Amino acid sequence: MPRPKDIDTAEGRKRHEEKYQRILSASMEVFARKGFAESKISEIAQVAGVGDGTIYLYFKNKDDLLISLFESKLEEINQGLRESLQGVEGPENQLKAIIDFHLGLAINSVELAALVTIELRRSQKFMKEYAKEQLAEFLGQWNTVLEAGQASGVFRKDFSTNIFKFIMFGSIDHVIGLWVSNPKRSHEDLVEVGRQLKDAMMRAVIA
Amino acid sequence: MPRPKDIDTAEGRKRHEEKYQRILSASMEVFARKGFAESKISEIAQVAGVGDGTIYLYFKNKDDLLISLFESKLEEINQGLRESLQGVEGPENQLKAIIDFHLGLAINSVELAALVTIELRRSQKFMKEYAKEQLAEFLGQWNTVLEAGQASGVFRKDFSTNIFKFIMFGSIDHVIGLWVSNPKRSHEDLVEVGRQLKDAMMRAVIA
Amino acid sequence: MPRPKDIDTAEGRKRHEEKYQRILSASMEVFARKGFAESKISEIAQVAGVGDGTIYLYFKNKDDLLISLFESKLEEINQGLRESLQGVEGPENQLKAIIDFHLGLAINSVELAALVTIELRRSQKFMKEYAKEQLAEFLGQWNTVLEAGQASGVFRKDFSTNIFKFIMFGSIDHVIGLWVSNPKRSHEDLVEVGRQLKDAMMRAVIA
Amino acid sequence: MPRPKDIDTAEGRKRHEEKYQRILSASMEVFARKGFAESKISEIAQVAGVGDGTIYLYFKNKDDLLISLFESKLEEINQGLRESLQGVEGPENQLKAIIDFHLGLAINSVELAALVTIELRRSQKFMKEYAKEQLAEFLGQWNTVLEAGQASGVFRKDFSTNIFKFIMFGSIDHVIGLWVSNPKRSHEDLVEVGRQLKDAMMRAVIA
DNA sequence: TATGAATGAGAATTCATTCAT
DNA sequence: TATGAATGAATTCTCATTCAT
Repeated sequence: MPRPKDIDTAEGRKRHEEKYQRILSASMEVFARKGFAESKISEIAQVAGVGDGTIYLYFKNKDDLLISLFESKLEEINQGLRESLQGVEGPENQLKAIIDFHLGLAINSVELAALVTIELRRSQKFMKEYAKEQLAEFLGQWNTVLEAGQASGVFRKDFSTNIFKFIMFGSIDHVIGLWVSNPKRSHEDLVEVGRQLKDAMMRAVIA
Repeated sequence: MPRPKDIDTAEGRKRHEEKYQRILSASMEVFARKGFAESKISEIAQVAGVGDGTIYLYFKNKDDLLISLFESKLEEINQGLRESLQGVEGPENQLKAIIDFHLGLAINSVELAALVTIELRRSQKFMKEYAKEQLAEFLGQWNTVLEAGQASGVFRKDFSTNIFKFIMFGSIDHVIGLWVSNPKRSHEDLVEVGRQLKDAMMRAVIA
Repeated sequence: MPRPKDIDTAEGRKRHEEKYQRILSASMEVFARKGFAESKISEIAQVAGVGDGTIYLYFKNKDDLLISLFESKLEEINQGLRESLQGVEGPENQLKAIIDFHLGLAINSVELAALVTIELRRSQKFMKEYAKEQLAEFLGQWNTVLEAGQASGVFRKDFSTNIFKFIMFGSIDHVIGLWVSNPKRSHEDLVEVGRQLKDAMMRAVIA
Repeated sequence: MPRPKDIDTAEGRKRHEEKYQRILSASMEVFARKGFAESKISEIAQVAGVGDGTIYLYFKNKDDLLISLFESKLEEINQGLRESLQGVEGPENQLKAIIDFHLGLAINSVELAALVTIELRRSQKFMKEYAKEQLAEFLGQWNTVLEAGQASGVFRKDFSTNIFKFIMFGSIDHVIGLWVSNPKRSHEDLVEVGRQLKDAMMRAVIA
């Protein structure tokens, strides 16, 4: 949500929306490359091709930039996951689709993966105030799938979907984190990891 | 390894060892509470009851403090895990013991768990240069158990122990991270989580 | 060379040039008064009427400030000497003009003299990396005069102009140094010293 | 003048005198190598083979160390010059002997020369409070020779011995300074410089 | 007397944020 | 609205000096 005042004129909106996105995207690049603490506002501004001060027209401060970035990305992600699950039949395939989607995120944008798996945890304030609700929506979709599986009898009923989604998230997140921070990473590695992940998770839940 | 020169006299060693530990333990408290970036050397010094400069007699700089802290803790942890596995019979029980031990760490020291799950990931430099080898020893013990299970036919042979240990680590680590950052956490929660974790992991590997 | 980015706009240049000079001139005052090591950036900033951080927009660090100051002054000096020698006829008069010019520097700016004679020698790095080349240009003009004197037969030929210029520089520099650090110094003193210097140097070189 | 209390027992005196000298000589080495500001008390202590604190039993503080060093060296130098002049006949030869002695100091101890020509000027406090009187005694011997030369009619009478000794000192000191800071220096260079120096100075004063 | 660990004042430098243009 | 120069608070680290042993 861009701040500038001429937001309510048509071009104003477009112009600002574009600059807003440019800053967001520059900050993703820089945060992913350097980490939050080592990222300088002036570098982000330079990458975005705007003045340092301009960033403060669009974001309250450096923290707000990270939060906004994360919110915006999670929005995309939630949307993407929803689309990915559409047309997939059966809890088993849906669970696999979830894992594939998640690994796909990392393949499509190492930066995003690095940001989410590494930088998101940086600040407790963050984890506590933002991550939980934002992830809630994301994980809500997992819950739905798990519950549907239990309801349909495909998945065993004696586990907490609530707990299991974190188990699953943790394992996926961790292997992505390792993959991202491995300079010699290849797509094939991640595909193999995905196979094993899906296998393990499926065996863990299947009735 | 304390730096001061009189380290090789008997009292010197004791005195310095004690101060070294005091600083280490103060830094654990502060890092866990504030996170690395937000921790100030002067606060650590105050908590340790020493002068700011004293810290630099024992540690090269703030980074070295974190590294040393982590190394020292991981040493303890590796030792603890080794002991925990002794006398436990069978791969199944050993795998469960691993999970119990890991969760036990969090129960025994929320600070340590917070440090490891949150702060350790702070810096890429860190993850790459230190965490990997240190964790390698830790995870090596997991490998041993998993391989023994495969060899004995108790665990299925068609999964990579190498990948599976990261799946398992990620899931445990993640639930601990959530538990740690939950102000309303209770032991019972973690016990229940442990039950489900062990159940899920066991189903994932059992032949 | 000011660093700020808007240096290439007309007002930008003027504004920055002015601030750059203000800092340079403040640092001359403070360096001369306290010596380099005892000079604090914050005092220089205060004298210049800028914030501490502003100095770092214009200079890389404290050392760079000293170097830049010296370079800028030596540029002026070289230019001044060149002008002083123009229109002076004959090697004898030119040699005297050199001495007068040098003493004139001290009379016109005790600060500059103090800086050059005392602080310049502070750091070996400095002497080696900067002073030599910068002074080379300065002393090059001396060489020219001495060689012309030898060529014209006015000065004796059996001395090395290269060595003599250092003899001459050393003696002038030293008496200025003493004069500068003498709180009871008067112009008259330096005039008398100049007379004797010119006399001695002339006798030393004349054929 | 060593401080320790058992100074009045025979061995006490000897032991302390020895340690005092060891510290002095260590400080000369370190000051000459690093310069005053960059020299650390603990490095001097290490070179001297004593504890850091021990230095403070013998010297009031770091400044006192430099002052004491300088005083002690100047004492040696004054003594040496006195001896060098003994048995030299005639003001001309004595003046040459002064120059040779001075250059000899540099040849015999580059460290001493570096200390005197470079570090002595470091602090105005020094130059003003100490250098002047200490050098006074040293230069007093020069005065004597110059005055004797004037009295005997060998040197012209129309110059101030007072001023001339500084001219002479400055020139010698400067060429030594250059020689000392030239890593490729050779004895031959200095001999040639000495020849030219003596020639120039002699022509400047001779009747 | 000798030691060297402990101290903490002090200083350079960085960088998020502001604000005049 | 956009800029980027200016700011100064804040923090790490150094090192002369002290003092308990």
